[in-house]
Amino acid sequence: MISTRGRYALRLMTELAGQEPEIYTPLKDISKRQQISEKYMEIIIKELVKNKLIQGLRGKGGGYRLTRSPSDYSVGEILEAVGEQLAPVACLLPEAESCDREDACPTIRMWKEFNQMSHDFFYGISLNELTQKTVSR
Amino acid sequence: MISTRGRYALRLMTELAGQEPEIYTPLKDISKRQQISEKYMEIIIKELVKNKLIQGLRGKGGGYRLTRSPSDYSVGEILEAVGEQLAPVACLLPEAESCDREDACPTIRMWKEFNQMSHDFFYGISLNELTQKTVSR
DNA sequence: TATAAACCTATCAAGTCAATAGGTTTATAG
DNA sequence: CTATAAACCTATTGACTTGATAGGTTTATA
Repeated sequence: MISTRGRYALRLMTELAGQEPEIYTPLKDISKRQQISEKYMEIIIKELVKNKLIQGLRGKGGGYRLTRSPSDYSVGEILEAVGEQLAPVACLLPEAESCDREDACPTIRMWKEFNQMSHDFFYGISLNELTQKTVSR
Repeated sequence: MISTRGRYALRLMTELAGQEPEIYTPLKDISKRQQISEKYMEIIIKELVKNKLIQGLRGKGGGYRLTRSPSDYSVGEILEAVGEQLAPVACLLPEAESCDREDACPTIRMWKEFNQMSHDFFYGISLNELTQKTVSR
């Protein structure tokens, strides 16, 4: 299940997507509007900066802004940037070591298929789409 | 992510699906063949009995057996029987209290759609199908 | 130059996960 | 009849994760 980490990340990104592209929005403003602990948000936003999804500007008048257009982000990459796992089972994670029971495993096909489906789903939705009221999908 | 609880449940069920329908298979045999701690398996199997997916017979010569034909079980119900959550977010769980932010929530549509898709996927695969080598799906 | 912001490190309580331990009850095999 | 083998029951544990808090340092600008 997607935890608050991923959910807050999406709220944060939609928040930034609603701002003027060039201006920097302080975390304080975002956390106040979204009613999420500023300190906790900090941990999440750090991951987004590290993965270059957003950009931080220090000092007075600073804040955060997107590095690209909202339509160029997928929900999948945002979730994965903050450490959410889209894979349904541990053995399908990128860092998983190969399983010696894979040949005999009756479920691996199913998990792989689901994994593909989930990936396609979340990488097929843009941040832009999320912010629109009526969704055609 | 599906934890060992759900994965072991599937292994256990496929194991039982491979046995003669009427005979009872002791947990000891299953855990030995599957190389899973007997005591831990006990916790999982208890859930399956409680939810009537399998039937236990006490005493010498006892064990466990399926209550229906392997084709009448879906992967989804097996996973949910042992407590795995198929919903992608907490607010979509059956026991979740209604969210007052739902109207303003930009992500709820997406989660609901994914939830439906996952449900259809896992409830659309039978235990029977899992045990077959070549899957046409 | 005071201030406001990002950025950094550490800690915490509660909960979950995977497993272990040591029993009691029940039915049957011999 | 009785020893045995099995399900069934309750409690505990260590490691890890989650969501959050606390108290700083650094940096840029109003």
